[in-house]
Amino acid sequence: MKNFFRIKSHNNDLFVIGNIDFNPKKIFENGQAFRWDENDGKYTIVANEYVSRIYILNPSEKKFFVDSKILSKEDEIFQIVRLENAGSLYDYESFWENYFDMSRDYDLLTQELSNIDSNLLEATKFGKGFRVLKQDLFEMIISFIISANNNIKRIKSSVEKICTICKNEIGEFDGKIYYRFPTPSQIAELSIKELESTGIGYRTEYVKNTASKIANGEWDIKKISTLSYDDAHKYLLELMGVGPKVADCILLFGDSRDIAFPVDTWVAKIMNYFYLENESNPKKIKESGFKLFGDKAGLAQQYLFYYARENNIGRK
DNA sequence: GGGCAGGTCTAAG
DNA sequence: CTTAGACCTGCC
Repeated sequence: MKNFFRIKSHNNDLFVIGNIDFNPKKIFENGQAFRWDENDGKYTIVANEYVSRIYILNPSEKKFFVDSKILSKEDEIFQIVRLENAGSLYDYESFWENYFDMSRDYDLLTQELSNIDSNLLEATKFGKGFRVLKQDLFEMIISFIISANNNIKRIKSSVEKICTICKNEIGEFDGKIYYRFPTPSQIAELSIKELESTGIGYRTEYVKNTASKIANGEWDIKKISTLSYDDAHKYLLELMGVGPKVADCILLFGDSRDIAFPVDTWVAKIMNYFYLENESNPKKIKESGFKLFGDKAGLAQQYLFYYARENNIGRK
């Protein structure tokens, strides 16, 4: 088995090393995650009970590690800074390896997508460095309920406010305190007023209702990973605020379902631009996605989404 | 200052 | 089962 890149430690820093298919901008700015912040090319990320700052090393820093023979000269390297109170080093390393989907070879995956047609060749070339993050299922459910008919800036802001209100403190970094995502019962116990103060508007009822159903066991979140894709999708639709598109996002980012094919405005635009003729029915667009991309529909969707949005394909 | 944002809910045919 | 309309809110 080919050795893909891994996370290794040096002093208090972690390094993503190897033959890298890893671009923080493309990973975080495609709308799959909401708990991150960019500053001067450095991305501070919160996931589960961890906080990290990730960025591309500059050439002089790179030289240091080349000299110390950790890397060969051809390797590109990225750095993840390990914050204090981050838990044991082993847990920390393995957590981020899983989060960044390190065990998959994206060079190979994008090659396979490129073989499907020239559109995907172009889209995967454009999105090179993207990876599908593996995130917490409950966090994805709440975050993507909030995402409906919303914009990414406000989604990020609202999610952050919910975390701040619930106060599950992880630790302090650069003068800022970071909180982990709340539990279902914590959100269920928030008052209407508290939830509305996060700016989620009419989605307040959806978030509260869904969190309550999960907290009291009326809806079993553990079942999702045991169900087939179709059944898991159907089961998610029982939650208030979860429609077909949101359910697919939850399955793609929160349960590693590569087949999930979220049809949003951008995917609808680019599917019409590349493959269809004025098809507006999301269900039919999704069926075309399955037909064209098979079990890699979700991955294809991500590259197409990013390509469409960044290039403003099909703008009115 | 009206329109838009990674859609969903509801009511009605 | 498919299809209009309404919909919080904050930034462009």
